[in-house]
Amino acid sequence: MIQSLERALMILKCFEAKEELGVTEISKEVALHKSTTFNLITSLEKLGLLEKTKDEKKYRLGLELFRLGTLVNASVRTVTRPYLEQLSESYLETVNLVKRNDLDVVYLEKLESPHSMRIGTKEGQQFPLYCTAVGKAIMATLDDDEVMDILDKTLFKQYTKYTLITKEEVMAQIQLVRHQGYAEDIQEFEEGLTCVAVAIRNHYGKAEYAISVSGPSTRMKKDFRSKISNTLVEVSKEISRRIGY
Amino acid sequence: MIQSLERALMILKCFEAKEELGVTEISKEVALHKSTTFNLITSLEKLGLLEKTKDEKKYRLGLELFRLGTLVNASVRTVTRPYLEQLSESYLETVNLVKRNDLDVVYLEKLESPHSMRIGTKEGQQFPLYCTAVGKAIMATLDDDEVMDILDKTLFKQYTKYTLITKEEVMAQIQLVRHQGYAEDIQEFEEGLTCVAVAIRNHYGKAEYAISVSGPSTRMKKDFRSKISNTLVEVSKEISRRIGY
DNA sequence: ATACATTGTACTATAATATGGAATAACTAT
DNA sequence: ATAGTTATTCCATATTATAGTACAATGTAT
Repeated sequence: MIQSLERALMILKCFEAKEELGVTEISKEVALHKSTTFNLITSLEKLGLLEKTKDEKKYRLGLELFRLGTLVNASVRTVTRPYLEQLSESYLETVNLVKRNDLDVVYLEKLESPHSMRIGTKEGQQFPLYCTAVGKAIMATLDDDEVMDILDKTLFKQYTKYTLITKEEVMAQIQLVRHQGYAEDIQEFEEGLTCVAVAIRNHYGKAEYAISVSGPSTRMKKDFRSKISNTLVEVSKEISRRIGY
Repeated sequence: MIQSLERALMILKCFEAKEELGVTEISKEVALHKSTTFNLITSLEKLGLLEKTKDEKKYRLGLELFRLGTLVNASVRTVTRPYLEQLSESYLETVNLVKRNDLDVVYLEKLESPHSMRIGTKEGQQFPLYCTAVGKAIMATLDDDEVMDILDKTLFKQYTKYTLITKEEVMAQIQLVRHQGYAEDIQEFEEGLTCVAVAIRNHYGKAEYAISVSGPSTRMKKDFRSKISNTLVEVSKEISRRIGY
């Protein structure tokens, strides 16, 4: 493991918590000598991964990082986009594309509902597999031992009174998802938020990605969810095919 | 300048051209020894900046890069977003937020027109200052010598028959933009594409950002553009204020 | 107005690190 | 079966990043 690279990334990650930081501030945060930190920061700036603020006193994340970020999984996102737009138009709720990241899912693409009642998540944010519809949809495509592996490593947290917080409960849900062909999250992660999801399978049958439709539980009644899940299953097949799996 | 960092970024940039690459392929591209490249790649993978493809044979950009990318200029994008949505609803054309990057502008945020006739640009792409409305809007807020600096370094290219390809022509346009308070690009960059833009000023009066409305020249007639520019000027003031300039 | 912190930045010797050579192992293609 | 790829490991060496010290430029408190 290249030390300076690891340290450089530690520095970049400091900006998750705060948008602008100075040299000393960063050096304390990453527990490195001020001059080492300064050296790393200067290099990061020359490379465009950091930039100085207009007053020259602090640093923030640079455009090069943004540009590289837009290239990540570009083809999957491009292929999926029109289907998400179609789903958004059909159901007028928020639609998402996520990718598994170890024990979590990361939101890759998101089209907000045109309704005023919005959902707070943004692209780049991540949430646990076990308490999201997308997460359960992805896990359902894996082998039982892989799922157990995940759940063994998972730190369960009772987000709402509906959150499943034991391996057994989640495992039972996974079975249901496999049977149904789609997953639901009815207020398991956030009170009043309901979500329907399907996995996008690769040619091993496993899923790295999933798509979902989410909205306030008041609108996401059973028959509406049923319509959505039917469409999602079809769309998932289409996307899987298009991605070349 | 930390060598391994510089080299690591060279490797990441290889993925601008191709989404998936192997070790040897990359080592040739960056002109480094295969084992050095391997070492760098392995570290990048452990850090989540690269990931192995499912078949374990190639590498692609990793989720960590995506996550960091979403944090770049987050506050500006968050503040601007609702205004862009409002503009999109009002005029039903594509709206953009860009940031200056040396001689170019980078698209930070983009809401596609609901019309079927779409514009090909995506977030993260960059285009020259001199032949875009957003670029001219930004330059118009700078001092004359700063603009000359930019134009001296610029390599002009005749994208269309309307493209301005001399410093003098562009300078004259800049004067017009300053007088009008907004900038236009009428098929200067792409045949049939017209764009109206205003700069977002910081508290030095200079602009790092700009917003624009763009659409097919057939729809972007003079009186329509005039309506748009009036709104843009107002919106720009609002955003500048909200950003805290 | 003066002294005291605290900031960012420059320089340098040293030790630790990344480097690239050589060699091997795992695949592909012929 | 064989040759030519590929990815990967190991290791000695020299280069490189490191952290200590020092300083200058701010900002803050007295």
